[in-house]
Amino acid sequence: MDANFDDKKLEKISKALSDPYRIKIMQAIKEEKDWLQCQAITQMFTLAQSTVSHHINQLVDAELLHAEKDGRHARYKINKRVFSDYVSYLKEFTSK
Amino acid sequence: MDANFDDKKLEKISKALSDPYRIKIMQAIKEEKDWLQCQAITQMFTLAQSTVSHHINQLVDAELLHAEKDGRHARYKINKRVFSDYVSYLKEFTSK
DNA sequence: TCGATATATCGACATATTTCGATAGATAAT
DNA sequence: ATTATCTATCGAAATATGTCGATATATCGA
Repeated sequence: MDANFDDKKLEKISKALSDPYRIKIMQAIKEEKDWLQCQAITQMFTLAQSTVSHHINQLVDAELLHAEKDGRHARYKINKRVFSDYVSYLKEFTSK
Repeated sequence: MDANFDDKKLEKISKALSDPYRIKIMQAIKEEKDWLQCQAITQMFTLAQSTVSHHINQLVDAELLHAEKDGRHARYKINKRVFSDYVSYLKEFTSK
C-alpha cells in the first residue's frame, strides 16, 4: 500500500466519485477516447461550462484525473495509479 | 460484474464512503471485532447517538453494512460481496 | 492586433448533508 | 409493572455542495 494513501485520501476520492455527472465524466474519458477536453464534456450534458469545470476540478483534486494543458485546450486522463491505490485500500475491507 | 450493480449504486456507495466518521465506522467494524453495536460506535466519537445512527443508516442503505437485530441491540457487519462488486466495478477504470 | 475559442474563477442562490436535542419504540432487568 | 438501555426517527439549525451567469485569462487564427 502506498504510504501516502490515507483515510483523508479515501474520503476525497470517494466524494469525487459520489456525483452522477462526475461518474459519467470518468466513464466518458475511459470509454470514449481515453482523454477529453472540458468543452467536449460540456456538450455531453445540459450543464454550464463553469459547472463542468468545477466537477473536473474535483476529480483532478482527488487525483483521479491528470490534467495537461495543450495550448488553450486541457487534456484529462485517468490516473490509473491512484485508482489502483484506492481499490487496494478498499480491498482491506473485503479481506479476513 | 453483477448485473444489479450500476452507476447509481456506485454513486451511493461512494457517497457512503465520503465521510470521515463513516470511514472510521467501517474500519472499526472490520478491524476491532468484525461487528459492532451502535452504542459502542457512539462511544468512539464525540457525536450524538442520533448522528451515529444516521451515519450507520447510510452505510446500511448503500449495503456496505448488513444489519441484524439482536434483541434491543443491533449488529452491523461488513457486506463483503457488495464491497467486492464495488471494487470490481472500479477496476474497469484501471484496465486498458 | 482583433476576434474567437477554451478553460478557470467569482459571487450568488438553491439544494443537500451533517449535526443536535428531544422523543418514540422495543427489549431487558429488577 | 417499572425502570433502564439500545436504536430509530423527527424537526431544526448550521454547514457544504451543486449550479448558474458573468467575467477573467490565456491561446489560437485571420
